[in-house]
Order: sequence, then structure tokens, then C-alpha cells
Amino acid sequence: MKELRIRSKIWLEVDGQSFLGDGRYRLLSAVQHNGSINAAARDLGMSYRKVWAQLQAMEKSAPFPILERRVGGKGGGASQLTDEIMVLMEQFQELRNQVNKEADRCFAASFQESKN
Amino acid sequence: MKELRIRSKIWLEVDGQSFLGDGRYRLLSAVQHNGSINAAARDLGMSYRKVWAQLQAMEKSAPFPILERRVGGKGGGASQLTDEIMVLMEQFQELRNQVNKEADRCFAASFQESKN
DNA sequence: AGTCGTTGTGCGAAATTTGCATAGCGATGT
DNA sequence: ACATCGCTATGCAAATTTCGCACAACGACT
Repeated sequence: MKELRIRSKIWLEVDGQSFLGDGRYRLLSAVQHNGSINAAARDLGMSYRKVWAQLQAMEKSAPFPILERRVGGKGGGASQLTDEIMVLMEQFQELRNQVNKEADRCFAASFQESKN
Repeated sequence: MKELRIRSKIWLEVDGQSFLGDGRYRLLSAVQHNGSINAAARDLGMSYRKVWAQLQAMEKSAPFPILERRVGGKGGGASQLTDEIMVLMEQFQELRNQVNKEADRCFAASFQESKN
């Protein structure tokens, strides 16, 4: 058996449909870091269209606002995350790390219990 | 905050590419239970083409044979799982349950730490 | 030899994804 | 007062991917 590894992921659902997972986490981080959806898209090497669509889908099922957008004005506009989503992102990141760690631990127990 | 739930999944990778996850697990189970790829596809409500393609992709990256196929003959043919993959599926299922349980536990700790 | 239901596959249709192109916006500077 | 600038938002056609129908090959059993 060569190079067998475990991977894990978690995501949060609202009313049974995906709300916050790894991909959206990256998107939101990029928006937070770059100050606008447009800059985030460039930073991620994705089209604005695509990033916008994903954020749109996210907000549609969100139980609270995700982004504060400003159209026009200085710099043409801007977007930033709401406090609520930033808090949730923090919790999400911690959960992900914990679950990931547990996955690695269980995998090691199952597959390397007999050390050579 | 309404109806926020955690979901988790795990999968096994060989040389960095997905090898066994939830979807393929279901496919393999259906093959095992139905005795042929064709019957499995019907059972799952999927087209034979699609099931076949996924199993094909799986075997391409597999470190050992997955299916024993028989073309022609009694009943037109048949397929069954190898012992190796059945052992791995067993381990996979256990891992999935353990990780899932841990995810639920961590989630509860993070989001319901203050019981009302 | 004929039958039967399976594995395996070519290929066009259908669905989805993608990004270009463009409209509308408004705080700021002139 | 109004021109500017870069951002948000979106229509739409092209590109890509997914999908499944249709059919060939196969071989144990009758």
C-alpha cells in the first residue's frame, strides 16, 4: 500500500444547505484582506463574476448579512465583512483544526498500529 | 441564529488524489449488494455510464484491484468487489463514524456551551 | 448455434460554468 | 456643478463538462 493519506473537511449548514465551508472561507478571507470583491478576485486568480456569484449564493441562504457593500464613492466602492461572519469564521477555523487533528489521530490508529 | 449544523466528511487519497470517499463507498456497496455494476446503477437511480465512469476513475488510481468483472456468461456477466477493497471500506466506515462523532462533539462545545 | 443480460464505449445532446462587455453608482477633487 | 474612477452588478454567448442513449462484444448455459 503506497502513500495512503486521510483528508477531512467540515462545513456548516443552515436549513440543510451548505453555508460556510473551506471555499467560501477563503473567499471571505480574501475580501477581508483586500477590501473589495474585485480585489479579492484578482488576488485569488478568479474572475470577479465567479467570486460574486458564490458570495451571492452564500448571502441568499445566510441567516444574517455577510457583506457590507458600498457602490460608487471613493475608489469606486468597497466591501467588507460583517462582525457576525467574522466571529463565525473564527469558530469555523477552530472546528476545522480540531476535526482535522482527530481525523489524523484516528487514521494513524487504524493504519499504523503495527509499526515496522 | 437558526438551524446551524455541522457536517463533516473524510476521504482517503493515494498520491495526493482522491481514492475513496463517501460517493465511491456508496457505489461499491451497491455493487457488492447487487452483484453487478448495471444492477447497482439501477439500484442507485444512476445511469450505468456514470457509475462505470466513476469506478473506472477509481481503479485508475487504485494501488490494488477493486473489482472482479466477468463479461458474458451466465446472466450476461457480473462484478464483485475484491477482498482488499472490502477490508479498506470497513476501515473507512469506522474512521468516518469516529471523525463525525468528534465533529459533532466539538460543534456542541463551541456553539452550545451555554445551555438555556 | 442461439439467448440473455452484462461490460464497455462513441458521440451528440443537454446542462453547467465561465468570462467578456457593459451599465449604474456615488464620494472625491477640480 | 460635474467629471472621474474603480467598484458592484448582470446579460449573454462561448467554452467546457456532464449526461445518457444506442450499440458492439462477450461467454456460460440451454
